[in-house]
Amino acid sequence: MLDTTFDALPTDGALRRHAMERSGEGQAGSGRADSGRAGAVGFRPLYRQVYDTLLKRLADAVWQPGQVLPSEGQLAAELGVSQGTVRKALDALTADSLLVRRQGRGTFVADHDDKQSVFRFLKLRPDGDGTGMPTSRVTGIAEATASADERGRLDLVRSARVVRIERVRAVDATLCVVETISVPAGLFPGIAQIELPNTLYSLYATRYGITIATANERLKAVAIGPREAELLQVPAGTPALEIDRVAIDLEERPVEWRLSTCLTQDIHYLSVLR
Amino acid sequence: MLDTTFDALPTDGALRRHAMERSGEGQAGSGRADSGRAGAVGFRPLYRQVYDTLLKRLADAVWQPGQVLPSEGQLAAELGVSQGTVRKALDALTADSLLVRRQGRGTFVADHDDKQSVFRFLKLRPDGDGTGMPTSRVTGIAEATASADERGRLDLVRSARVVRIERVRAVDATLCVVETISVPAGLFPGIAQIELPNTLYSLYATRYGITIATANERLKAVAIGPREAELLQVPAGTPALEIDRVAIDLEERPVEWRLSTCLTQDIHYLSVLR
DNA sequence: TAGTGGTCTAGACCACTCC
DNA sequence: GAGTGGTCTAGACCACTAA
Repeated sequence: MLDTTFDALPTDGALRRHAMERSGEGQAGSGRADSGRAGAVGFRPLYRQVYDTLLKRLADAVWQPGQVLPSEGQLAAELGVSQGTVRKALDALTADSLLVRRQGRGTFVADHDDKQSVFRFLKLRPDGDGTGMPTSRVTGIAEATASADERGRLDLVRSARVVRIERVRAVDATLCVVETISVPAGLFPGIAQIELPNTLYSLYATRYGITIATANERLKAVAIGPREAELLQVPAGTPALEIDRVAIDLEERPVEWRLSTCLTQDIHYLSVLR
Repeated sequence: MLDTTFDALPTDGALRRHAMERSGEGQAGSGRADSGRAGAVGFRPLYRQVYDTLLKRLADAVWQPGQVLPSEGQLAAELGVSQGTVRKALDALTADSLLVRRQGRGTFVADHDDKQSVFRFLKLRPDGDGTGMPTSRVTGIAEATASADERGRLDLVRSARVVRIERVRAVDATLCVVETISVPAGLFPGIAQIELPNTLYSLYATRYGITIATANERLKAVAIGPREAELLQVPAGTPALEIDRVAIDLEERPVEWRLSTCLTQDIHYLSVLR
């Protein structure tokens, strides 16, 4: 069914799970390949399969960030489902921040680089007014064998190699963050030799085809260490906010570990609970 | 239209905005009362009006937490719209955590007291395993004239009265939080005389008809003050996570200010970014 | 077995954008 | 005016729950 490759216009009914099995003619072709409706096992709705199909194409970078997708009608015809079903899948992908829909224009691949998306994974905001736009300066970059922490966070084997990036960041020109970023060297070949942009996640997407889908952050209050104190020019022991982030990609792999130490004299971490 | 009171079965077509105006017969009755479709002003979809109508009923506590709503079909008939439109409104309310839908059973008003909802506004988790269930002990409660901070957070006038609650909390039996909660005295009459439950928000809902819809939290790392240090039995100056929360109700009023000071030796604040 | 929410379809029309 | 996403409807059937 939807798990297989697609012809331009598959045989009518190839995906009509409910409709076909109704009259007992549902066994033709790949009629009940993957959803296992016959037994008591999980039922997978059609729009979910469309979702997974489109997700895979996004993961495989079939469409680039910022690019427009085919229209709802075209996708529906190609996949052999109704427009409403495609719409439900597209809406879900939009809710997951992977697509952006614009009435009258089309459906686009979300771009980590645009103004709105910068703050999707950056929750540090200035206390006062200010835009909160971040800047960065790399203070060190090196490849090494993964530490125990890195292996645990990134789900790596014992001898795996990682690239470590240390940088300091400012919010509205106020220097306040030092962070160490670890990524598996195998996933990001040559990253140690590149001029790194301010928004790493757009680099991951465009150069390495790795799209960050979610990130889990664990926050603690700590006394700042000597290295961070020196870089941020404050006394060692100053209270600081430590953000321990693991970023997950579309294939649900942990692909980046980031440990940020933040001074919160003039900024705060914003969390909106719904 | 939907802004007025409802008859059991309103005149057919009362809400058919698109359908009626199509053939030029759309002026009958309250045909274009509130959406102003004629001009260039905002277009309000039907399901949005249904959403607002149901939201108002929830705010007015027409249905109590945990209670079941009428079925989709009944609501559709009552409001004079299609079942699909009602469904879209119900889905949106569910996405906003105000309703819970259970296939085969019905649609229920979300209950702040049940197991899942406890953690909607509590992001502190144990570092290790543990369930993270919180407990509380009130250490002080008093009514007073609102301070400048309280007036700012709760949008109060100069002479307004507030009730302040101080309590300590434990996560998995580890004492780690002291918090000061301020609420407008006028909104919560008699709250200073009640035995306070562990989950305050269910009390707000059931006793005062105030449903918390969202909360904005600002996090900082601070050196713990003497009062908090004494209550938590740690040295003054220990780094602590300070959570400054303003809770907003269904009518978008700020109704509670809560300042929590948390020791993060054995717990962390969990933030999931999507 | 009846009733509920969940899925899927088909078709019409509306709002918006761009040529 | 053509093309896109957005809304709304009507009706069928599926999955789940409880009596």
